[in-house]
Amino acid sequence: MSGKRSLVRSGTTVDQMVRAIADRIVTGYLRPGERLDEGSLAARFDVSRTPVREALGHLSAMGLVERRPNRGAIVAVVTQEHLASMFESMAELEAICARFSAERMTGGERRSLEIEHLASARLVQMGAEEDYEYFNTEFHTRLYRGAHNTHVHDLTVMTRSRLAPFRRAQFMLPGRLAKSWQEHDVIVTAIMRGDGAAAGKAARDHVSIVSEASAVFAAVDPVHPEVSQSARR
Amino acid sequence: MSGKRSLVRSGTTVDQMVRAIADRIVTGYLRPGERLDEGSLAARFDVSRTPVREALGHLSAMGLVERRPNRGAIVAVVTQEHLASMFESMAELEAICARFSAERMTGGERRSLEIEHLASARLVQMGAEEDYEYFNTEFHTRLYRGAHNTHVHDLTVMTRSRLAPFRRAQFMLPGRLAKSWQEHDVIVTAIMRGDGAAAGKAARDHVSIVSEASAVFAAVDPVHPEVSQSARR
DNA sequence: GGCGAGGCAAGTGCATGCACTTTTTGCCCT
DNA sequence: AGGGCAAAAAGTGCATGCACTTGCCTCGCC
Repeated sequence: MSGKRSLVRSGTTVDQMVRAIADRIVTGYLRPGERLDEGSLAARFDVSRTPVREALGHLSAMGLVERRPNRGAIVAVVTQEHLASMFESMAELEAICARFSAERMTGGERRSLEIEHLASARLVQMGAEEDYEYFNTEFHTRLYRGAHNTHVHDLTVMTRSRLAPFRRAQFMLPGRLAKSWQEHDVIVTAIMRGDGAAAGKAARDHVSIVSEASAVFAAVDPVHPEVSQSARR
Repeated sequence: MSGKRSLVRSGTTVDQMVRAIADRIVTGYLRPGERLDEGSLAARFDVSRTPVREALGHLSAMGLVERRPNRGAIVAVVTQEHLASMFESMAELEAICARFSAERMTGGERRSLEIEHLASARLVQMGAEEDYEYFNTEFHTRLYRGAHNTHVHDLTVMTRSRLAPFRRAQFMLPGRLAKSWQEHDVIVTAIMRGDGAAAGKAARDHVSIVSEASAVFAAVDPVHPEVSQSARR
């Protein structure tokens, strides 16, 4: 994963690091509260501290890491309250996307959405959780794009990425797969009908249910005994 | 406005620059497409290029500046389409905030919202555009906070700041002041009633109207004929 | 006279070094 | 023995320097 790419001055070095670090946070490889020390990261990516700092700047602006002046950076710690607020936002954003999608999707978009959705039923039957999760991501991405609003798209993708660490286990709840598909079905049906209000409501409900499912794991999740309260001062 | 304070290593140096530059962009002092050369900025703020780069990183992540690898940074150029998408997002976000505010504001919040709103009627009578604009910002900020959802709050504030350059002239349209107040009034009334749906709709309409008003100026505002010179030296 | 190659200047990307701040560790005093 | 206290260690913040890239300009060639 690291590689000794230092030959090309492509200018994307920092971006690669941002993606790499973001990925580790999003996939849970790096836990909230974990220290991100510039020196170690520099060594890990085989660059100097300068690009590392820049990458941390980006990540901080993205909200994935928290930077304390003169005290280093840590993987962003989200309180239960903030987490709840993000899930709620996500539900609203998805509702907007679904509503707009119902009103604006092109014929082609509607068609491929329905086709993929119907195809995914097989994944449910087979209980292919991994594959279904991939499809699920695709499905939602289609809604974001179908809204034909770049800014809403960006806000939604951004929020989703910040929630990613807390959603990983959502399909491990028994029966969640089939229920997820049925919820998708309601959304798709509403979109095909062009019924924005219904699509929005269905999408909001869908996310709300996911958020409740995830909340279980979020509560159980603390691997760290007591990262929660950091000593201030 | 440079200031030669470099005594304190407070760690907020970069943040100050971010705010300063963001402010210049947001207030239109720096025009879209304008070049942001690291050396000049470094000289202007009397620091080295390193913190400038970091600040530009932040701003880029915020979407206020655009960074081309090896080719420097420019003030973000927003297309008409993207601008429209941001205004539309803003309307939706404000609708969410208003809806949540109607459902969740505390008694104190409702009361002070109404009081301030009623007080602002005098500004309208007096035609105090400047003061009303300040109040207007306050008013909307109250809605964002009243939603009791930090993430929605953040998204909304962020979107508003990116739209700021395009809203400056909104109250220069004749009669806009009074109309704005009336629209606020509808929102406040709905919130006091606890009617989320009505508050949301009213807020969405309010922003939509502002966006149409601003669109006029946005059209007049094409990129960079040349920068108005107020930068001394 | 136009067109492409080479070189020059401007400017970005990153490494390194030093100053300063925070944190830790060992020590002294009560 | 325990609780500060001070000095060192660790780590961040910024300046500086150099390599590389890009854009422009000039000069040779067609």
